[in-house]
Amino acid sequence: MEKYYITTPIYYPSDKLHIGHTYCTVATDAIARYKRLHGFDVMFLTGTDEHGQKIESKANEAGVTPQEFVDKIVEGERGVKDLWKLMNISNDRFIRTTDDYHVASIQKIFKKMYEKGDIYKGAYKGKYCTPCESFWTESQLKDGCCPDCGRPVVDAEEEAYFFRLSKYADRIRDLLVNTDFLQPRSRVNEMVKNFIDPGLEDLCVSRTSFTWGVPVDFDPKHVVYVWVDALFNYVTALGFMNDKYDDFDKGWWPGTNIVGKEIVRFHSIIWPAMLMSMELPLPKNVFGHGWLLLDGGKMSKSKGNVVDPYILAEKFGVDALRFFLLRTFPFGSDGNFSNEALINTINVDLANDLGNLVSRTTAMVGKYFGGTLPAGCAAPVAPMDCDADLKAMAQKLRDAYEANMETYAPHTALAEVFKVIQRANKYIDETAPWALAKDMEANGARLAHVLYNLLEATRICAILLIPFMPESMDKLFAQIGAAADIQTWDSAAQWAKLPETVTVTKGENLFPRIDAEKALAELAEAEAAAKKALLPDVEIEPYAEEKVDFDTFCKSDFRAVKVKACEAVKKSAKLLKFTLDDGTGVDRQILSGIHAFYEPEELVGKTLVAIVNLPPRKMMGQESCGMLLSAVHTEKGEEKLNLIMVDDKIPAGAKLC
RNA sequence: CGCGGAGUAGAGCAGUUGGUAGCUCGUCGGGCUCAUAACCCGGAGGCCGGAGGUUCGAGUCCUCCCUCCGCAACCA
Repeated sequence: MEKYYITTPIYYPSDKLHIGHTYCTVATDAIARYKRLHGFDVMFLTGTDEHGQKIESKANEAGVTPQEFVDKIVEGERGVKDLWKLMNISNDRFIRTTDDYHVASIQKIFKKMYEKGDIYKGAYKGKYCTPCESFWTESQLKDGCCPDCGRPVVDAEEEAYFFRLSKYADRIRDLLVNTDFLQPRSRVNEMVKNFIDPGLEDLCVSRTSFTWGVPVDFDPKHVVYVWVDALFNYVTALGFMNDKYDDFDKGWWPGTNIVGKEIVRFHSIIWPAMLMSMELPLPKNVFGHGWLLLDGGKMSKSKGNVVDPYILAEKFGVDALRFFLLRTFPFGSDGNFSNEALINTINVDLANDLGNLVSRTTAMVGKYFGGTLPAGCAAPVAPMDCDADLKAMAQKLRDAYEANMETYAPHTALAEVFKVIQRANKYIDETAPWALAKDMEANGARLAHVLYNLLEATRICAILLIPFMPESMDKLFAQIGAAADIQTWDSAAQWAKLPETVTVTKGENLFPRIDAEKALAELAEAEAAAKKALLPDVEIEPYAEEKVDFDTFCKSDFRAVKVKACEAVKKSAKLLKFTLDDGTGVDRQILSGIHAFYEPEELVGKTLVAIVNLPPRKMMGQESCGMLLSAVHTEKGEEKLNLIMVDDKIPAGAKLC
């Protein structure tokens, strides 16, 4: 069997993954599943890129070690691995750049390039901001000052290792311009004009400013630049320069790297250059896909418009989400994501066209033939043009689909499939089975043939949809009675594979229609809740800038008071009326707007603190003489309040000072 | 003049090597009733961002301009 190796990028687990990562992984998964269906021996790799300064500082902020930090995001609940499991991703392997074998391999690779002379020790010259302890390049500066803090920078240099990228510039140019290494073709111009034409400079491949990375084993104060560490995952995961696996030697490399457009530069210039240095074969292809945009702009944490794949998958189903992502957006270009588009695609393609086709076909086989078609139904009976048309379209479908899948155009491949599904729906109209059914004696054979054709067209489409919606297609095959041996790639180009006396089962709706208005409202709610979860756990009021003098402070008369009685004020949602013992022998009445936080009965007998020399004030027609003190803060964006309750052994009227 | 992408019916998008402008949704009208109020047919709706140019002929090639987005820091 021919080997086929395909990878996603390894994702950077500095945060939870979002719909964009899901898009990339789902697309790669569909291609991997397509190749398996097609008879290839497939190896599908994904993973996480866990080193680097950003993760180190994020971990510091969270008060955990970098390893603990990434462990939680990768292995933890609703983490990276959970997400891929939910999305039904069929990866054979998952690499983490913190895996021991990978780290050891990177050290060997780095050393080998060093010994060869392609990595050399030099000085990194740049602008240094002393307070921020950060290096910046000339172009990063803002008005000649540090872009972070705005303070002046100084010339500085730092010992660092460099990779002789310049040495490979000509070969890289040739690779990009004269081969189809980088796809889609439109990305080539961008790379050549932006990076190769201005001249490739040697690349700084070590850092000393932080420690969370692969140490350079022969010079341990340096860590390997994360991109060197990250890019070689594609071969270390096969066992290159390690003993964990031996698939590299078994011929799994080279493979295909699917990447996002923002990292095309690293994959089309630095990656092949380093492979050239290591004298390894280059990837067969690097494909740079587009981004999902929101409202025409990119999604980002800072804009707060990140779409959570968990919410969508749980609400609409994993297969529906997978399908939507690949059906709607041309893989090579950017696409506008919206919940409306998602619901629309589900309703139109999956519910109305495909789901309904299966539903009406199986229903008719059940209604007119008790669920089992009669022998002989595969042979033409009273043929019409539309019979041949449907059959021809279905038989040609696999080739058109294949051509598009091979050129990374899943959206077009799916469009081809849906043309046939629409043709089948039209076929029902043209043949009018319900009319045939009125005279079974005369037309029963024709009717059986029509329904058989429908099942066949459906079967062929379903095979080609397996890579996109594996679970749903299993259910579909069960409903139309297609066994495993006629769910194959070969059988997708062959008509009349379904047994004539097939028994169908009208099961659950494969793709229920979605009430768009209701779903959108619920989504908005879920997204609001998710946003809320991101809010800080506890927020406190900012501290007052202004000073208060001691005399002013002393004018406030704070006293311990005991609650003799407490009741809600009629017609008021918030107010509680307190009857208090303030030690004077005369009851004091105070109103306080805290009913949202306390029920009156739980406060009776408590010892509280009140300021008693505020001027009396009327609320809801009742007089309030003073104010009870509370501590307030904000939790998850919600205001919280706690009355100050003090030790009950403090007598009523005791002054606080 | 840093680089790239995009500007095509109300919305979202296709338009390969230049030859009478298409798809989905929406909208209007009709048909059907097997089916998930689904399906099928038809109509309306676009001086293809603007201006020039090449050509017998340009959405498609060339030049200039306008608008939007992205990249130039480790955001798929």
